[in-house]
Amino acid sequence: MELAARKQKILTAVIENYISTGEPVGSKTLIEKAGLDVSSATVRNEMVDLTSRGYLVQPHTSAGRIPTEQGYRYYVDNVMSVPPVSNEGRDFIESRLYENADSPESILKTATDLISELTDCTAFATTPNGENSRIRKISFVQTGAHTAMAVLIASNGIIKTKLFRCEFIITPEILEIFDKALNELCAGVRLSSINQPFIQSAAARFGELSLFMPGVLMAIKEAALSAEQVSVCRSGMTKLLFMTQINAVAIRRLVEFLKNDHDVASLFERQPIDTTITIGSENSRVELVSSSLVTTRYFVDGNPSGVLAVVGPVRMNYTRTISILECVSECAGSIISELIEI
Amino acid sequence: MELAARKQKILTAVIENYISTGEPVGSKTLIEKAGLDVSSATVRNEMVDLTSRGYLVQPHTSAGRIPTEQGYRYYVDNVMSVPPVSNEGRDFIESRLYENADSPESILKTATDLISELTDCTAFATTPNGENSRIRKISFVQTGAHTAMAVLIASNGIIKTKLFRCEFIITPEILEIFDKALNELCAGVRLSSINQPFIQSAAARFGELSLFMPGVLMAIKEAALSAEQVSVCRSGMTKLLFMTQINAVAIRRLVEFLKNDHDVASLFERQPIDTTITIGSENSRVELVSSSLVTTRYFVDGNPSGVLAVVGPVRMNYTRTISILECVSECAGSIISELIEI
DNA sequence: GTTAGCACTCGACGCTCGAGAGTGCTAAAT
DNA sequence: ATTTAGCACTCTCGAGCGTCGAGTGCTAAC
Repeated sequence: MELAARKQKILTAVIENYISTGEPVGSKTLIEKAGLDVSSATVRNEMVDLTSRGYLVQPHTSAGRIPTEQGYRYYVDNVMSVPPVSNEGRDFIESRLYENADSPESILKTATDLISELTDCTAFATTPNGENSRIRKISFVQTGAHTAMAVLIASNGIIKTKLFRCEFIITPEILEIFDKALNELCAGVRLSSINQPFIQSAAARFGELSLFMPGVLMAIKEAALSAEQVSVCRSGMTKLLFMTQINAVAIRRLVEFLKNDHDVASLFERQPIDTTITIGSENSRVELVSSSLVTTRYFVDGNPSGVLAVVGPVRMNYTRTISILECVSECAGSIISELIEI
Repeated sequence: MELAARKQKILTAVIENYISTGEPVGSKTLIEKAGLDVSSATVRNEMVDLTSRGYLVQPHTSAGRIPTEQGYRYYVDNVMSVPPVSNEGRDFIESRLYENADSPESILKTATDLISELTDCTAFATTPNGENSRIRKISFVQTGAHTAMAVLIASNGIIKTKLFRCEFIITPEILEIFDKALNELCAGVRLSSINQPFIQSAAARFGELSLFMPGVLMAIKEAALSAEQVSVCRSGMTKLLFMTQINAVAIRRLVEFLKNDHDVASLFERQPIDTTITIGSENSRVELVSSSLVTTRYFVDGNPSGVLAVVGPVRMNYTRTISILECVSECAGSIISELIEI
């Protein structure tokens, strides 16, 4: 439902003031900040109405008003306009991402660092889902007399390296054999199929050669597993320190939840493609009921891929957060696409 | 200076009680806990003496005693005995480290996770110093039509991968040429020598071939730079939340300091080989004056290498911290040595 | 050197009270 | 019908104060 212009103006002013100061907003302050040309009594009458309709609350009788979740929701849906990041801002984000383009995962790590830094909230990223990915190629690099590195390239662009050790002396010829045998065996195979039975039947098939194989087969299995699993990057967890509006026990629970890769990944897995704002108790997870969550998906090769997300106080600066999140998402997506191009 | 047996017993009991409860310890509690066969008045007399000698303080007149830094120092130097980690504990640590042995850095990351988890403090690790390291080998793995991964192996065991992109289509032959040219150029060269002038003169030397080289040369330069620089792993930064004995501003400053790779690396760089305990204001950095720092070096191939460290409250459990830190250090050092064996 | 006894100190806790901020209501003005 | 001035009201916050209890230091006796 649309609010009358003046009510909306007052609601907006309360929200923007409360976001920046954290203090309940009174009628007098409001006249200054919203540039209203009426008396404080009129504003108070309007606020009574906004309160009875559920957009505002008073922490106590003699305090100003603060927005309810419904108030934020109205603001987010009907009022807020998200300005794009400035050109300098975008250049800054792009160059920081390019500097750290060692791998898709390092780009995502840098993305979370940037988002956390620029929004002053906690940022998250998930790697592309590897459920339906297949092995594109396996390569080997010798690193020592008894050690080598397996490099697994998956069809979703994820690249995993894994060191392994053999009892015998590794030679280029042996790596050549590994390369040939394993690419024949694994190329085009789903990551999820590279499990213990697969490895065992492979070992059986290689016959006497399999004596040389246990280390490398384990390495491939583990690399495939970690390429398949969604992994979670985090940055700015310590910012949760400063969420003084929540009590210490709730913060602790929140931190424990956000530290758990599995929980975070399964929460994000369900998020849609578009930027989504979930305010306070709109969150399904109890740990998040005093926080807001903003998520978006980055695109790799034109397809929606992993998630970038921000967790912060309900009174976070939504416009700023969204513009930064979307800018980082676009830049990171395009750099990753460029980097993993077939 | 050695204290009389009973004084030492009382001091020890105060410290161990205070470490576990965080409450000032009174004379009555002390009789129970220390198993002393004297009256509370006698204990009080002894405590007056320990206080006047600077080992204990009273937060206020009618409170029990808490240890001073000098008290902790005496305890650490003269009383404390560090029991080795149990066999099961060591097995647990070893298996967790082996599971995550993708690279030397992932072992160190896992080491900090373990230390933080087991000590309930914040844990740090630095990678081996690359100052005097040289390039042992450079390899290439094709990842796409226009992209490839450079793998740089340094003499200190550090392995860095870096993706790069070329405008032209990459073929195995081109990577072969890169491999030959760059190993000829770089093998045995100090990491610190791979700088912009080096790259430029290299490009000049390759003549017309150099047109194909900018991407790969940049990748090598950046890989060498990051292999040379000491990088810092952290775990359990959110535990700093619970250091309630310090005020919020000081915690914030501490967090800012500990988040800065350069500051942390240069602090640890100076640490000796042996396990070192630095209590409160013994720390040279102001940010650390309300915390204690425990550091040790892990050994790679028999040589002291990077640092493992714990930052926690002055009233941390030193014996437990040290035994865990040393156990993880030994395990991580030997696994890294195994993994990077030439 | 040790102990019982005792007066003393000081923080924690709870209570009251005044100041100040901001309200809701009423009645008059537009 | 809307807006406004005026005013009584409510509630938080902080200061000030007394009580309670833990734990002390001192003294005199053992």
